[in-house]
Amino acid sequence: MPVTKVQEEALLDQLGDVFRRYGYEGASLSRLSEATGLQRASLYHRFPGGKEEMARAVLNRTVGWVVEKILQPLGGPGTPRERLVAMAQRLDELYDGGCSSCLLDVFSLGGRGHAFENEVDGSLQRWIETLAAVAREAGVGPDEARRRAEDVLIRIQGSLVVSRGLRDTSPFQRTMEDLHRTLLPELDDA
Amino acid sequence: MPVTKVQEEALLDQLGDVFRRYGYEGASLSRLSEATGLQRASLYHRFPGGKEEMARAVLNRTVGWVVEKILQPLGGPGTPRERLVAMAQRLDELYDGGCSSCLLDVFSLGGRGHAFENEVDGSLQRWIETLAAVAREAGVGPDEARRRAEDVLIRIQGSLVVSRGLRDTSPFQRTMEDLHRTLLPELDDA
DNA sequence: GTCTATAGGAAGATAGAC
DNA sequence: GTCTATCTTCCTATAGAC
Repeated sequence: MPVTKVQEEALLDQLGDVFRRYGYEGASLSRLSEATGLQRASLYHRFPGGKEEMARAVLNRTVGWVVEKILQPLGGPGTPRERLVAMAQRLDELYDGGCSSCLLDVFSLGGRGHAFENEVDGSLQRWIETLAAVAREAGVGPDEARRRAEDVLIRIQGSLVVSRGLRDTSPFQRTMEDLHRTLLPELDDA
Repeated sequence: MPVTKVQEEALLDQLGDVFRRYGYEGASLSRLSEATGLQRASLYHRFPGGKEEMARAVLNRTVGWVVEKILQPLGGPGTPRERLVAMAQRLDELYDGGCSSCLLDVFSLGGRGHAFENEVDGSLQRWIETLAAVAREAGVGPDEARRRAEDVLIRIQGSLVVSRGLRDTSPFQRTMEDLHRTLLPELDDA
């Protein structure tokens, strides 16, 4: 019986859970095998490139999800504020309410020359650029828009790290609630 | 010849570089050995508890540095703004201008039950509480002071992650430059 | 206190039966 | 497509000479 698309996506989700939780180095074949219910050899059948190919598949899938569910809507209909609030809701899904680490964070370890340098860099750049475009659309100058967009990513990543360290998701939750004010404080509802 | 204090501290610095760069799981004995110039067996002579004891020694040393150079000065003389600017300067040292990851970040991977949970949590809590005390001293209410203190840690951690991912330290640099505005925007020099 | 040598096991990866 | 069995490499850790 051929592997359905649903099964394939469930598999990537299970692999992703392990990478997010333990990082790339900590995600051993044993853990990946246990999480998926597949033996090592079965994983190699699906991913001949081994662990790195699994990680890359997980990363591609996640980046695709972000583009579709977050970046494209940011350039879509609705007021800038509405689109930012929608982004925060999607981020809450993506990071499981703050319980899950960001792949861009855990895959950026390993120093210069690590396997995912370009993918991480590119994804962050695209995300920042998309946010900056929203700010510019709302009348913010280009340099300031870029700074604020970086600030949004800084707060997302930082709130995940702090929530993980404190074992308390409230810093993430709070950060999501006023993410829109980080990019566009002038549209405040004060 | 006995090991001098200077040599001991240099050793911890070299070990710390590896842990910060590769994370706990990625910091293999081979890498630790290479970075220190000591053979595996020599490292075990100094740290009978193996890798975990090395990591713990590095973490304790770093936390000690932070307490002495950052947290104590935050409760010391000078205006709140001066003390926050001094903190930012020390952070620039600690994180090598944004090139170095935070141990509290890399040691918080591994999911619930990892080896450094309590140390990471405790260090973050103490840091946040110390910052909140500065905000309260400047007249900020206790709940708001706590929120802003968490925001400071969020920005520190987030700017390190984003700088690492983008391979560009400017997000960290910019964040350090107006860290004081995150805690005390009312003292702004606008 | 540092070294060489090595034990013992877990890591990533492959072969081949079903 | 999944499995058991196996290979090789690397890992953590230890023994014992100097």
